[in-house]
Amino acid sequence: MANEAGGGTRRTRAERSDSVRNRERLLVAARALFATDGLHAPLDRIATTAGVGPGTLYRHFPTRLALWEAVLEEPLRAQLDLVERALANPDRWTGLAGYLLETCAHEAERGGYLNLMTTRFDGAPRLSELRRQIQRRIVELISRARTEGVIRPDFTTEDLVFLTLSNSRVAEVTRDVAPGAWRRNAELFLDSMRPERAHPLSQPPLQPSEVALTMTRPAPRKPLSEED
Amino acid sequence: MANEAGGGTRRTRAERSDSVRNRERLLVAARALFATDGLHAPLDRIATTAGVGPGTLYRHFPTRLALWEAVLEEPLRAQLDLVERALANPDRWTGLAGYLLETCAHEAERGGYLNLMTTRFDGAPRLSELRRQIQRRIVELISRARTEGVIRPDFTTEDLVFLTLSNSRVAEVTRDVAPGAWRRNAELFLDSMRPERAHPLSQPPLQPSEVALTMTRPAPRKPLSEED
DNA sequence: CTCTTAACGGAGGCATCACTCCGTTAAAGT
DNA sequence: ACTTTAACGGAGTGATGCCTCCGTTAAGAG
Repeated sequence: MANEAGGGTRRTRAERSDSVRNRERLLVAARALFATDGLHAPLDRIATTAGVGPGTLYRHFPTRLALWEAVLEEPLRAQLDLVERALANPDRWTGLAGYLLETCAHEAERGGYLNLMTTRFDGAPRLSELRRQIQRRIVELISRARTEGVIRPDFTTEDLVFLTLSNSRVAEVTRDVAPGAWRRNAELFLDSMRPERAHPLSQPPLQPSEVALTMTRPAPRKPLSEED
Repeated sequence: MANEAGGGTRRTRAERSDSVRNRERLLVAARALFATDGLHAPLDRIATTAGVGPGTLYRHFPTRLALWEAVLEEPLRAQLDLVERALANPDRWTGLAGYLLETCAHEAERGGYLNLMTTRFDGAPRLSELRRQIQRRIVELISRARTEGVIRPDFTTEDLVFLTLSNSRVAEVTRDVAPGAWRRNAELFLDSMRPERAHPLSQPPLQPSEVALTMTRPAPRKPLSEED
């Protein structure tokens, strides 16, 4: 009640214009460098690119995670949108297949954001919550497709995540040379999901506890490689 | 004629025992650290692990590439063996499927050696030559399987390499939690290769020039990730 | 226009890693 | 045992990246 915007005993000072501007610049720079150089792009370089000193970066985003939180929320929401639209599709197969391809496309574009779905964001509750929501929808997506028989009965949610994860490596390797090459690979994956082609799998699906661990592994140190 | 072992005007000095011993120690340490920490494990740490000074390491292996050359030859030969054995198998499908699974197993074990087949080794002619040999056999393996109709007709050599590449990511992510989980993924891949009821692929195979570029990308900077 | 103060930014400390130089050690030949 | 000399190893240099401290600047309020 006290100290609210404009109503307290002590007025909250308005945010300084340069502060707002710098924050925005930092986010732009971070988005760019995360995409090209990965989620561990040098912070000093992000600051330089934004045209501010390192001190300013750390004032706005005390940790790398804070910066991730600010930058990654949008792509995660986009991902959530993707699942929602897949769920809305009455044709289960088309919905699911479209989801896989679009997710792969999503990751192929933003090379640096690779594997958002399997990256741990401890200390970034908003991101963690988003990831949880997305995963819930994927479970739904798979279970519906399975009950309607458009995918093989032994196919699980984790299998799907692993397929997108798998494809991200191909996207990573081919992005400079043949930017669309991942699609062919992903379409092969689609055929591996179909019920009429299924052969028994020797390996049982992961235990729930294993899934939890695997899906929340720490963020990769250096997802992309450069010259040698 | 002159200066040969024992026959020249000036005798070639025999190799010092400590030199041989240290070289061996360095190789042991390098093998271990490459496997656990990736092909870019700190050289100083390799030296320390081997119980020698950094100077000694650089004397034996002036560049990181020289160390790779010494360490990676054996696994590449093993890989060559794998293809040979697959080719020797009269049952084309079993041979090919076995090759895929064993290759994936191979990469899953030696996490640090990931994607030997798509890593460039400029300046290491022996490794490059080995890789070329392996690739030639794979082409043979695929073409035989295709003409005998045990795989889909639109499946190419690069598709196979990309599948193993894909799976390596899964192996990487699951190795600590569920070391065998990659196999399920790889078996899904097998189903995507089968000829029956294959669905058309929208993307044409890579151009030979694109293949060459993709298959010889620089070695990854930090293949593995640790705590965060 | 003046004052207050938050925001700025960069110099610099610390850690890691690649790589070298050189005084010391000890292996091998006599 | 003595000599020669290759091999040793670690201190040291430079580069990179993380992060902080603090003197300076300028935004916003009055």
